[in-house]
Amino acid sequence: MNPNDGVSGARMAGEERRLQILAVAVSLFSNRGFRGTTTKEIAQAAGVSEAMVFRHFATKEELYAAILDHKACRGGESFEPEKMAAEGINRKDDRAVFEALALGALTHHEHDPDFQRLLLHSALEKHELAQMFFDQFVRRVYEFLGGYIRQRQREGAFIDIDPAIVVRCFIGMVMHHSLNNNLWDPSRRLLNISNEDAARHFTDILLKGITAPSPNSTKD
Amino acid sequence: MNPNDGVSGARMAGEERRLQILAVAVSLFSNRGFRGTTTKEIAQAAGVSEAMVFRHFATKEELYAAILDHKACRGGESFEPEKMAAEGINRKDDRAVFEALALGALTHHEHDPDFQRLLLHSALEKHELAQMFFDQFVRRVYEFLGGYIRQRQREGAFIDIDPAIVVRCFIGMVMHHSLNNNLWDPSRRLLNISNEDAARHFTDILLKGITAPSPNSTKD
DNA sequence: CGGCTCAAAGTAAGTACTTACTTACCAGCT
DNA sequence: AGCTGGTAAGTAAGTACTTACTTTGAGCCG
Repeated sequence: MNPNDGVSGARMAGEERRLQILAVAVSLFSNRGFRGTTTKEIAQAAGVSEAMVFRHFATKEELYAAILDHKACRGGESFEPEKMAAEGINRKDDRAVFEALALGALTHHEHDPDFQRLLLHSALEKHELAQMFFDQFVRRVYEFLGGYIRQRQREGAFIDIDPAIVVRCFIGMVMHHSLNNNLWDPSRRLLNISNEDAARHFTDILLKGITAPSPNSTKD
Repeated sequence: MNPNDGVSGARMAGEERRLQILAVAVSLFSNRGFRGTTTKEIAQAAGVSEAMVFRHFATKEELYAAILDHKACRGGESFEPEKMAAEGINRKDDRAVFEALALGALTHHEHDPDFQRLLLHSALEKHELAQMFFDQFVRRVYEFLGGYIRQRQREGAFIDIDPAIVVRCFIGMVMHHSLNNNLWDPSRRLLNISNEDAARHFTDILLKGITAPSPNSTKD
């Protein structure tokens, strides 16, 4: 499906070339960071001269920004947590809510490991765009999921605890698992389970951990 | 030509200067990564000329390796999980075991935030020393804590589940919380709690999530 | 169809500056 | 003297970014 991301002299239309350079740069930046990637390397990987990179992106910074922007905002299926959990919420099925979110995040990270690396690099290098992503996306998840938890607490389903703590626990399990899978232990030596199993176990433990002791025990 | 002007620092003994350069480099590398930190910056921060850096460390790589080595192996109080949990294990107090580990890790990361950043940078840059640390330290925690969980399962205290999953959940909560505190949300806008409270809540949720239903309750 | 135009796609070879690392030389001790 | 802590001033190889130039191909005209 990839036409050719390398040594072809084929002439491309402007927008096509722009997207190709962007795609190539994603992989390089995610593997070596901003400072660790040279414009020369990007050009070579795209099969064009350095000058072409600078025709499409005024500066290296602008290319980097375009990537983060592209990935975070309109990056294909951009992981909508609200949609993912909607079905479970309608059915008041806590397990479905958390499991769908966990599985969604895990498979998303598995299919696009570059994204997590890109974000980490960018956060470590204190790039403002990482902060922007965090402020926009992560805050949204905390508010959305926290709101759901608060509602279920009012209904007496969950124990009394700051919903933000529960969200942090849950996101912690999921993100840490992804981080292990594609950064620290890619060969899965410490733990090798499918995303489905992981999502199910994380959900099981969390829900069991925050479910209120019901006066008349009814299990579904 | 005045050879005695400028802010020439006090003359130091060799080993003393070496340690000072190392300390200064830790802070720079942890903030800007390996490629993002120049030897000139390190020298300036240490108050000596670049040549002095290269007298103590043959290459920039060697300096970096010395840092990771220093931090990971004999870095002051190097966080011994076995010791930390020993008291709880003797008392068969699950809560004490997990809470001590969580609090230990959280305060360790709080007092030495450079370490986590250094490790992340090093893992992203695929430095072999990060892998070494992971293989040695993290594997040890999985084996140690996993062994404890397995034992408590045999005693009927915990539900039947792969101990590695439980360890991953627990470490996930703790590490993700640290990562939030010193990388993504240092101003604690999403969640602002003390390390003690965090450790307690993480432990509560995890233990509640994996505790076996006591046999004297209603059978099903 | 062939030949012409002209902007866009493309390049080779710079520029000004930074980088890791070196060399040659001081100065203050015992 | 001789050894040690220290420096100023290099060097060769990058670095991001530019300039001045060449190639390509679609569209229009006869």
